[in-house]
Order: sequence, then C-alpha cells, then structure tokens
Amino acid sequence: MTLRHAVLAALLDEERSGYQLAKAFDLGVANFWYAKPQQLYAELARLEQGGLISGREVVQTGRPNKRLFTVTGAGLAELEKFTAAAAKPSVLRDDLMVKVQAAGRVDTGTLIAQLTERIGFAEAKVELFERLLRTMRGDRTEEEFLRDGSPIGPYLTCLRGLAFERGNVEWCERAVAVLRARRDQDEAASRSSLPEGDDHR
Amino acid sequence: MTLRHAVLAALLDEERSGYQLAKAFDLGVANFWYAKPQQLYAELARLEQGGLISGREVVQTGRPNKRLFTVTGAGLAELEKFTAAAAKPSVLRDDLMVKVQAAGRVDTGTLIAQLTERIGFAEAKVELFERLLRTMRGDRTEEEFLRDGSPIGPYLTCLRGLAFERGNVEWCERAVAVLRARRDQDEAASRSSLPEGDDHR
DNA sequence: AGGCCCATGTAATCTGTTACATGATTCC
DNA sequence: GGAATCATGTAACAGATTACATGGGCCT
Repeated sequence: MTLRHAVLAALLDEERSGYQLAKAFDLGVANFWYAKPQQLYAELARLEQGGLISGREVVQTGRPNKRLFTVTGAGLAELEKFTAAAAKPSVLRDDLMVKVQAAGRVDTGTLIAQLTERIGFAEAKVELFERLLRTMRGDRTEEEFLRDGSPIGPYLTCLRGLAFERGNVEWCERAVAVLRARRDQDEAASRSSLPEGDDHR
Repeated sequence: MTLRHAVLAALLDEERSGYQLAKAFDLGVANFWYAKPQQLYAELARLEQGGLISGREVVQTGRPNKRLFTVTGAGLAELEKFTAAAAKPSVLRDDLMVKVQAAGRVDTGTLIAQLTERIGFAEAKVELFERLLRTMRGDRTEEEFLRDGSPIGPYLTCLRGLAFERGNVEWCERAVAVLRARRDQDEAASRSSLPEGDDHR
C-alpha cells in the first residue's frame, strides 16, 4: 500500500486534481511512481475519507469542474511515519528483460526491433526529464539548485529517472549491437558450411 | 500475465525446480524479474497443466524429492508469441523514490539513513552481478563472450542489472551528499539568526 | 464529422502479497 | 539445541489492470 504515500508525496508541493495526478503518474512522465487514473481516483477518495488530504471544488467555465487536493497535517504525519519505516527493495519487472533473457531461443530480428523501439521511448523520456529539470532550476545551475533550490525532492527523483533512462538507452544499444553481430556471424557460418536451415541458437 | 513468460525464459537454458526458480526470482539475485516462491509454485502448476512445461520427479536421498521442469515446444511457441507482442514500458515502483520525493517536508536524518542503507544493498548486488558475469564467461573476456558465448540472454540481462545497481549507488550517494549539505546550511543559518525552531523547508 | 483533451468515476477480473503449514537434514 | 537449507504447497486478502461509462469543448 504505497500508492497512498506516493500520492501524498505528489501533493506536497502543490495542490492537484485527480486528472493532473493521473498525468503525472502515467508512463511518459512518471519520474518516481506509476499508476493508472482509476487507481488514483480511488486512492484520492480513500485518502480524503481518512482525512489525510482535503479537496476543494474549483468551478471552471468551458470545461468540467475539478477538485484540487492538499495534504493535511494527518497526511504529513502519515508520510513521516512511512519515511521512517524500512523500505522494501525495489522490484524489477520489465517485459523487455524477459524477452532478452530468452535471446538465442526466440527470433533475433523481433528482439532487435523491440530493443530499437525501447531506445526511442527511453530517449524521449531522457529529453522530457532534461526539460523538466531545466524548468525546475530556472536560471540557476544544477549545483546552485541542489545547494538551496526548492522543492528539492522532485528534482532528485527526476535526476534518478534521467539516469535510469540513459542507462536504458545505453544497454539497449549495446544489446542490439551484440545481437546483430551474432546474427551476422551465424548467417555467414551457415552459408559457408551447411546451406540447409541451421538455426542459430 | 508476464510471470508466465518470465518462468518460461528462466527454464530455457536448463531445467530447474520450483525451489531453484524461487531463489533465482528472489531479491538479491533477480536480474530480470522478481516473484515470491508461492507465486512460482502456482505458476508452475498452471504452466504444466497447460502443457507449456513438463516436469519430471527427481528422487533424492537425504533431502526432499524435487520436480525439474523443462519448456515444451508449445512453451517455446508461447514465448515466441510473447516476444513479438508489444512490450509495455517498465513500471517504476520504489518506496525510496517516494520518500525522496517528500524531501524537505519529512525528517532529513531518516531519509539519509534510508539512502545509506540502500547504498549497502545496491553495492552487494553490484558485487553479486559481477561475480555472476565472471562465472558465466569463465576464462573469456567480456567481448569474447558477447561475440559467441552462450547462453547470451542471461548475460545481457545481468549486465542491465549491474548497470541499474551502479546507478542506484551513484544516485543515492549524490542524494545523501546534497541532503547533508542542505541540512548543515540550514542549521548554520538558524543558529546565526533565529535560535528559535525555524524548520528547514 | 471525427478525434483528442479535460474530468471523474464504477465494476469485474486478474495479479501479487501475507500468513499459514509441513518435515527431514545439515551446519554452528 | 537452534537456525538455515531444501522442498512444496494452500487460503485469505490486498493491490492493480481492464473494460465500461459519461459529457462538454476545441481543433481540423
């Protein structure tokens, strides 16, 4: 049950609507947690009922009204308690890893295509995070911001997201290079010896 | 439903028991997926019933008998299908990120303690992965292994795990340094001006 | 006219976690 | 004598995903 705390943390520096949170927690942005809109609306309802956040209706013209939520004192206390509790190590769960684990037994072309697609996604996120960081620090340098900028939390988590996506790009590129080289080698080998379909494994 | 495919991928290069899989998928090793033992035993049962894997009883003396599983033709076909399907981008979910997101509003000392603990875990995993890689490649250099070593899948996923954990160490160290510097600054500031409890935010 | 953005949810299903259960062997 | 390792599960509950639902405004 950590979505709870992720929501509280996201509401700390400014009040937000469910929709805004949904944007922030969706893939493409998610720099510190991921969740679907439905999950968020449900969690917001529970949090409000428990008095950890409070919402206020904002009437809008030209578009549906929305509810903006703020963390209450009780909410902050809950976050404090959560922070003090032992963190469970993060769990890795990525489809692409499973596919690569099977490399050599499944079609190499398909794998290369998937890795290439991922490179695109990851690069887009790298750019997004870089833009986000620039926006947060404004005209200051990174060092200056880290020394006394605010809010510092989102900046730090964004830095982690950036490094993570850069790691993705590097690894995917490496994997593509390795798989291509091995495929070319296998093809050359089967051409020279046995022209019959000698599957590369 | 990707645990299914993760299990298939893990059984590809050699037959394993539920217990062995549980070890491999547990934190501390998990280089490409994470799951609890109970989940694995349940999934193995389902996979066997579906004919995607087949198990054989191995009678042991001095310890309980075990069942070793292998991927069937149908299982490999399923993996192939999975590989060709679009991968959903990986979801980030890490308690520690949530805590850091709240930096500045929750106790800094607690945060630093948590980050320091994580550094320890991550360093242990770095060493573990390095050992695993060395074992896999034997007396070959990394380049040699990547050119024609086998199995290549586990080696590549392990490389990703290694890079990920190194990224964790670097980021945690950075975050600790930043938070320490800011805390010291705040303390100095409140000592010189207002000795009254002027919370750093 | 069709599709996307804003804005919020409900219901059913699937996945994952926690707690419980058993029992022999080996190591300290 | 107690803890850890090997080995396999069941049952109850919590958490997450998928499908469905609504409705006005804006852009092309």
